[in-house]
Amino acid sequence: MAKKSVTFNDIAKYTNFSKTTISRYFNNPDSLTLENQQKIADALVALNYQENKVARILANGKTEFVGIIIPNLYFHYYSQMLTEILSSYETFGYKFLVFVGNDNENVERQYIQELLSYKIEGMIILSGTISSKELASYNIPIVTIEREDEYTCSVNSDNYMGGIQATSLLHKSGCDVLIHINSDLSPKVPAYGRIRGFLDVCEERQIEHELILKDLGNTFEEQVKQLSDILETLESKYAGRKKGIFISNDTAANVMLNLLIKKYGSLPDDYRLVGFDGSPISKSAIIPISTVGQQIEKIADETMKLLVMQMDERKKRKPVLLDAPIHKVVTPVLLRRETTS
Amino acid sequence: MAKKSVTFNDIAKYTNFSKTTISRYFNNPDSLTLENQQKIADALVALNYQENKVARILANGKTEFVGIIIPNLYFHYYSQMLTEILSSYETFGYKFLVFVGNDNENVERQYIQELLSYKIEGMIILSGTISSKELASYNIPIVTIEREDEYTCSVNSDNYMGGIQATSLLHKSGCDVLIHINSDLSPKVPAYGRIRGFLDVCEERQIEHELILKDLGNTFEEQVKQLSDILETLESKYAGRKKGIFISNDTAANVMLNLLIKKYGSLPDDYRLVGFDGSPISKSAIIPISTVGQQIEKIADETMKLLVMQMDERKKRKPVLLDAPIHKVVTPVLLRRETTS
DNA sequence: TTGTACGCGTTATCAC
DNA sequence: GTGATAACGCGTACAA
Repeated sequence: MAKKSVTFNDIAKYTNFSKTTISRYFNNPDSLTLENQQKIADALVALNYQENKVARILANGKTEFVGIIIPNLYFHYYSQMLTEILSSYETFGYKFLVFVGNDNENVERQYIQELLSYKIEGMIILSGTISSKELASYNIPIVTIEREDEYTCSVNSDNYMGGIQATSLLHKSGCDVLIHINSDLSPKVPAYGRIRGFLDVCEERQIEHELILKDLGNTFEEQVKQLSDILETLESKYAGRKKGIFISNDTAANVMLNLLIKKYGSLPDDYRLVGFDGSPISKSAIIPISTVGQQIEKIADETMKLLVMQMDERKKRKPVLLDAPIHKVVTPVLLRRETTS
Repeated sequence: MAKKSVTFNDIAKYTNFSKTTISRYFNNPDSLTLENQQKIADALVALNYQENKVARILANGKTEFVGIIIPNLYFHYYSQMLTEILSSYETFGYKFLVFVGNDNENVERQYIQELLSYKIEGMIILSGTISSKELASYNIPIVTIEREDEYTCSVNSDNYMGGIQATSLLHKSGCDVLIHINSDLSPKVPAYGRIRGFLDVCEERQIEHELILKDLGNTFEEQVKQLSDILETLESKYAGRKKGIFISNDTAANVMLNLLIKKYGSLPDDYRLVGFDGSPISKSAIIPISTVGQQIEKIADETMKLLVMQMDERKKRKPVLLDAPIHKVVTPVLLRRETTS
């Protein structure tokens, strides 16, 4: 606290107005004469006044803070989503307090407490460790993205549609056997829809298929190991067949692609590949990878709209709270590239 | 403002203590008897008390807020840096207000005003649009990372050393002509050191070399176009020679690698390649790319230490401000991989 | 060990 | 169109 800052009081003394008038200059300038507006404006520069929104918060209760808990920024999906959310400042004016959760439930719980203590007006949760039931119990506006969302408002990609698109594309590319590689997801998370989409298409069109549900690990090396093993199995099991592989994310799809190219020098004719997400890696891979592109900008936008709606409602004299959570769905976009042509 | 929240006053009434005692329970619990501590603790749960740090800020002036302005999160370098900075919450307890600048000077200036109005205790600036002179004039603790830093404290990679490492590696790999591709940087930005390092090694060892300073563009497609052109030129200009290419970032290095592989089926023996950054792409490329790895965790750590030091100083009764900015340098780590072997 | 009284910098309410 | 005064919730001398 080096030098104390200039306050409304100082400006009031300097201009011979009252604090009230100074406040009005900021919040309702039209109620002052143009002449007096100018006087105050001059005083502001003369004294080098610096707003203090903290004091304003205490006085009117509106922090314009939104808390974000995101699992990591390592995946392009998350960093891009965070970018889009932060950019909404231009539209809505909310400031963001960001925490990286690293999938630790108790740590994230502590983050939420910290956020609440700063009187955030709402929260955006991308991490999946804390149940939506518990989240809802905090009793503040919340939107979750792409995670279990039974008790919270949410915005998700239409994963089921994405699964259908990817699977259909592989089928249309002339594959006789389709393989879907994914983590062993709970049916409660939206991404499970990708598995359902895959299965529904295969069963409806009576396509031979295999579902490989397995955690590929968190490091590049683990992924290489796991996918090598899987590839080896597929090679012997489906020798001579045209194999269509639908992998649940582009990073893993790229690893698989590189394994194939290292082995055969190029993508063999009896392999077709589709990823998921639409990350930059899918485009910059040695052969551009077909993928299901998530509309991150749109998801972020819907998220903010849904959150702002709830936050606005709370500011009314008689807030009408939602009787049931709203779930929005954003359709992904199939990106056909060279691994399916 | 649905239901007003529980305050020290409510707890005081409930427990028959004064507000002061409740305050002390939080800030200096040892000054209460264990018995009374328990009484208050019980009241806290009974009333479901929720801290209000905003009020505390107004009373004691310490926000524990740090502002961050980062150009984007598209580059892995930035998102990783942000992750590491945010993670320092565990160590230092500072909360972060994050803005994405998108290289727009006036927008970033507006962000800074907003940050100041929330009484942030310090700022971390990764974007380079606003001069360090102007930043310094805000008169609050600042650390800049990897940008022009004449008037601000900063933490940077040892770019010069990185340039030397990359260039030497190419030379040791038996290349007769070395090429460095970079943007047309100002000598004031730390990254210019890479160019100096390249030139110094080449000149000292009398290696034939060429410097290509050119903006590669912001999209993948532009990069492909620019690098194709460059490659074509190099092909004819240095036909038959062993070319060592040092590219200023891994993303571009990966594009160049893919161009070469598409043309020749593999990395030709008369090409060697080194990138910069140590991004995931350098590892997951079709052929793992040698690169100069930036120690992002260490840079983030040094940044926070440097910032906390300044912020702590300001809290003293008689703060001694720095007479000159402190610049810290973190040595990068050469990662030898397959594009130089 | 505990309490009283006031300050932090705004906004809200009610007067004029 | 403008002003006086009381909140807002907590910290902190100073006093007891």
